[in-house]
Amino acid sequence: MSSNKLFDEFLDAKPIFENKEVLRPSYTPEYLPHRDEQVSRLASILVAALRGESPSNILIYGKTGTGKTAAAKYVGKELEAKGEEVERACSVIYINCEVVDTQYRILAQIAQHFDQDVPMTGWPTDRVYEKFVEAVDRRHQVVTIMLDEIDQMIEKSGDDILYNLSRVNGELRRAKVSIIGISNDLRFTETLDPRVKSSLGEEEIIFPPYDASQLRDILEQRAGKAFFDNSLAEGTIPLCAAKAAKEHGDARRALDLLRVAGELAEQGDRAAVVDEKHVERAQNKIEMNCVVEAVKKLPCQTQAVLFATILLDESRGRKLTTGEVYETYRRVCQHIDMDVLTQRRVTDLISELDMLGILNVRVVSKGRYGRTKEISLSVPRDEIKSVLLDVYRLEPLRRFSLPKQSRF
DNA sequence: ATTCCACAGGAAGCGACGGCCC
DNA sequence: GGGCCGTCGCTTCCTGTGGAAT
Repeated sequence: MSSNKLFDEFLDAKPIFENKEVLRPSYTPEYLPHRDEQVSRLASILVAALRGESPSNILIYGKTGTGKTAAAKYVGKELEAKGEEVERACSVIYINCEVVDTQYRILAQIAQHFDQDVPMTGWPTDRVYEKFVEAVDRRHQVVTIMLDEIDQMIEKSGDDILYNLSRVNGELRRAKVSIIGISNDLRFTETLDPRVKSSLGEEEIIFPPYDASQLRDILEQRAGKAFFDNSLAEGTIPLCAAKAAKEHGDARRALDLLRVAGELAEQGDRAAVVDEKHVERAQNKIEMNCVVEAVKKLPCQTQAVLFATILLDESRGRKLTTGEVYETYRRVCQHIDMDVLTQRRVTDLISELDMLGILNVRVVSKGRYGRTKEISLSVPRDEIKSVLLDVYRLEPLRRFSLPKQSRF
């Protein structure tokens, strides 16, 4: 094929996406459908900042994809803008605690926001704290600190940072600080110091999951900007919404589905419209990605068990038993020079794979022939096999095959 | 009705490891 | 820094069991 033809083919295809970024989780829309209540609640609390008072601290709860971060960022942006308008300095600092996950780094981040020079590492924490206080207190202002994924950080580094932040107002002469904590986990305050808990949770806002029709509205709103006119089939958005509603009303999932469906249509099929078939395929693709990630992260022994199951599945073509899997697992381990665990342990590993949805396991009785687990794969065999073969420890298994006598 | 297979899965305990407290 | 505790991954030992075969 000549090279000019090669490109022509793709160039001619009518693009579907006008602006794909709109469908990404990082995008903050200027209106959040079905979040008016939460947004105005936030605004009613934060308005204190515009009067130069410090707003109550807020805790925001909700599962992934319920619009917590988007709502908080949106209100934060509006607050800063309004502050400028009425000449009250309001700063909003957004920190994702999954990335910035220690007391030191959070304080350093805030200090840097106010142009203080703090190295990313090296200083004692109390010196960073002083810099932070100095930076914030340099002028009359209300500083709102948003700590996203706060539950993750508490798990890793404790609640000292929250304690320090919540009492910093006592040291400030000009400025005032308020905190917004955003959490996926409804019960994370249980582990907090009671003092921190009461000061942080002065106000609590809950973001419930979206239902299918709300998800539809969200998708409609974004799709208008993301896609060119008439590039979505009628059933596409409702299907994405319905699928995501089943998964705890996760808007991020709904947007992912729509985006991936669009990509499949545009690149794979070079179709003019995104239809329901693309959504189905998008769902498979997304799920497949999750499974691949899960398999890669499995402990080595569990991967070996899974590999043994795959090999047997290839050669038997029927449901397997614990004994068969264990025997094969032993051979696999010997081939890659790995410790062989006991059968007792391996049955537990098999059960774990079942719980992860990678295997299908049922306990059945074969009468005279004993009681065993009936094991089958619930993921695509060949894809997962090649994923496993890319794992360093399992690499030598590329040249491994079952001994003949066990083929029967 | 009894036997007996091929395991399931509970109990206890062991060693390694990390966090914490004095 | 050393003693203590909880947790994790694992082994050892064990009792229990559904139902085809007898």
